[in-house]
Amino acid sequence: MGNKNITISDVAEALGVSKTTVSRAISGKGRIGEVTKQRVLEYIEANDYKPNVIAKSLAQSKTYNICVVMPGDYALVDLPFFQEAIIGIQQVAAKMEYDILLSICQQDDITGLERVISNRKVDGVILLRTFEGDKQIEFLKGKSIPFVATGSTSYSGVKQIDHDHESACRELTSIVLMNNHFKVALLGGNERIIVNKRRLKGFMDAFAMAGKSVDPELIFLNLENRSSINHAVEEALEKKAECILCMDDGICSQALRKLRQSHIKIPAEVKVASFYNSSVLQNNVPSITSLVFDAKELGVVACKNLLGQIEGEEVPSKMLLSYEVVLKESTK
Amino acid sequence: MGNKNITISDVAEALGVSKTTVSRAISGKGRIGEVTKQRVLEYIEANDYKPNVIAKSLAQSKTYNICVVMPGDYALVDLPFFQEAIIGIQQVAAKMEYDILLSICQQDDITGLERVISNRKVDGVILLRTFEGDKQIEFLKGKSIPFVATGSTSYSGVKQIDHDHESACRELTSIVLMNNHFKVALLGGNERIIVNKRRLKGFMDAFAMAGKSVDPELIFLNLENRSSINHAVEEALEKKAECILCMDDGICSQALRKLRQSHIKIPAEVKVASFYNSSVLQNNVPSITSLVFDAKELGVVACKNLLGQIEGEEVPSKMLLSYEVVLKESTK
DNA sequence: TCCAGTTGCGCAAACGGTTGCTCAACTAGT
DNA sequence: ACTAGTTGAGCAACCGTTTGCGCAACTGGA
Repeated sequence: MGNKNITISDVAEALGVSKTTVSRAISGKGRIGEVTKQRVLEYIEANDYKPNVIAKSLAQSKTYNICVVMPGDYALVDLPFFQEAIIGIQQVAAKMEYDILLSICQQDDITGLERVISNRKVDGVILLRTFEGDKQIEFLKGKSIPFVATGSTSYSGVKQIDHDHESACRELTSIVLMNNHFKVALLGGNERIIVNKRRLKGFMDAFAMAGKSVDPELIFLNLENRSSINHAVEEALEKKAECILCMDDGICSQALRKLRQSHIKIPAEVKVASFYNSSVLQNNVPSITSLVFDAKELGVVACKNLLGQIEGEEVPSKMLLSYEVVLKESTK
Repeated sequence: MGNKNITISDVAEALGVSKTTVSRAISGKGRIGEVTKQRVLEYIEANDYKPNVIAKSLAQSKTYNICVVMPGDYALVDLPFFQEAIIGIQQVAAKMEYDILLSICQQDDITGLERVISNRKVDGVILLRTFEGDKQIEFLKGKSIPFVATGSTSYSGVKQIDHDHESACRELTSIVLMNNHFKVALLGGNERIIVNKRRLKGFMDAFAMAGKSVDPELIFLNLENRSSINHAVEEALEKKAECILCMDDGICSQALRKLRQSHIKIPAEVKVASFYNSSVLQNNVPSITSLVFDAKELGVVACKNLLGQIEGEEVPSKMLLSYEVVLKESTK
């Protein structure tokens, strides 16, 4: 292998021009004659010259890296969603010659973010999950670095991309209500996660629109472990809930397990619906009615927005992506 | 916010010393007096000076980044495993002040890897899945960049970290055989993935050790989609298999679905066992006997090995991590 | 023919660190 | 007192780009 990497000076010397000229031929910026330009481009093509990105970074204060912050305390079942999102991000980034620096952070932990930023290793940040009073957002607002937040809609002056969880949950709930099932149990997760708040809002609104009142005793929030979910299911059954609405697939998976252990038939005795058709539920019998979000699209849109910001373009500061309600056996 | 970032020259000037001295105080390399060193360290602490990593990279040809190559064509169910592994990698990396550049690549696709490497954006690479005749490995062998491969044991001269899939599968199979179930169906995935080959080997060896011969008609390989899995399950039942051994959780999940649809009772009519207790199977009723691998440990060990290589230490070129067989209801 | 405007290109100074070499001052051994 | 070895520190080159500015050559209108 050609050990030493060929530099811009080598190219310049070989062609009898200056480094400036070579640089300009490549970037297309600055004044340069067309013929010289072509001569340079041909040479670097033929001799496989690759500019040293590090040197470029130093000169331009630009890294061509973006940071993706992934929650480290996720329920494992959320993973496919984030992963899909990252794939979307990656595809857009790659096209623009950007790379992804992955930072795995606990809720409100900014040490990882801080290192990456103060080391100037990235040009921008994408947050994949955000909380009420999110420390990471507060931190980023203090720095002058572009970023976009997904999973959030409650901050002002922050670029936000998200699925319309509120409408989605409202629509799903409305469908249940239209079947004349008014005793609906809601099994929800961490209230500080903003998407969960939006979903709850949608749920409430659906009842309001139907002119029905929700039974507060059937609303179970902040379910974070197996036993709390089991307990919620028990109570829901006791109170004769006709339908169990799970606000995420991790909760649904455990709820299904509990129902199966209790020999409850779905959908005969109780209906079940969930969010996001993740792999956890995908092969369930009966198949589960759920909302379908395109996580990859979310990644694509978020990344385009961020790169737009980095390149100094005007970008929308808030975007809501659509969703789909897919009816399956569990609510028949 | 103090807009302009403070540089090494600023520090030097403020202290009335040279850049060299400041640099030496920080790195600890080179000759420097103890008192001066402390004076410098105190100053940079008090004034929150952070060296510019990009400049450092340029001077040292070292990026303090490592690339983690994640398969892009995974079955979604493998995800928790990779994710856990990445968390392990990240923890080790962070401690040594390294960051992770994520590259999502299709099987045998090296374009992403090539960009990252020829752009000199990373000091080393970790491959999370490897194939027979893996193009990514071939590519990396051609470059002089440290890397470690997980999920592989068939290359020579390549640093390899993996769980002992062969022994694991042998042990799991042996347990089944000890219960006098000799009609065991094997449902396996892509044969080009090396871990799958090792598992198959373990399966065969268990039969050999028990002095029994395997029924080749009960071995189903390269199952890549639902219908092929369903078909394999049907055939296995037809041939009166007493136990179905799934070589990965994605296959198992679909197999369970098929069994449930066919109203087959587990474990009464057929036993089931799988690999890795991923979230997909975690909440199944009945609970599924499976092998448990510590993915995070894999990440930790792989990353330590890579960083060792980068820092020029002598590191083991092959390590096999242990596993656990966890017996649950599905094989009772 | 003259002059202003344009075009093509190069010089050299950044960007912010690291490091080989030099050198004065100090230590210690004879 | 003389020399050899050690220690602390700085000079300046270097890593490989980008870019503001200057300059010569060329263009075309009056």
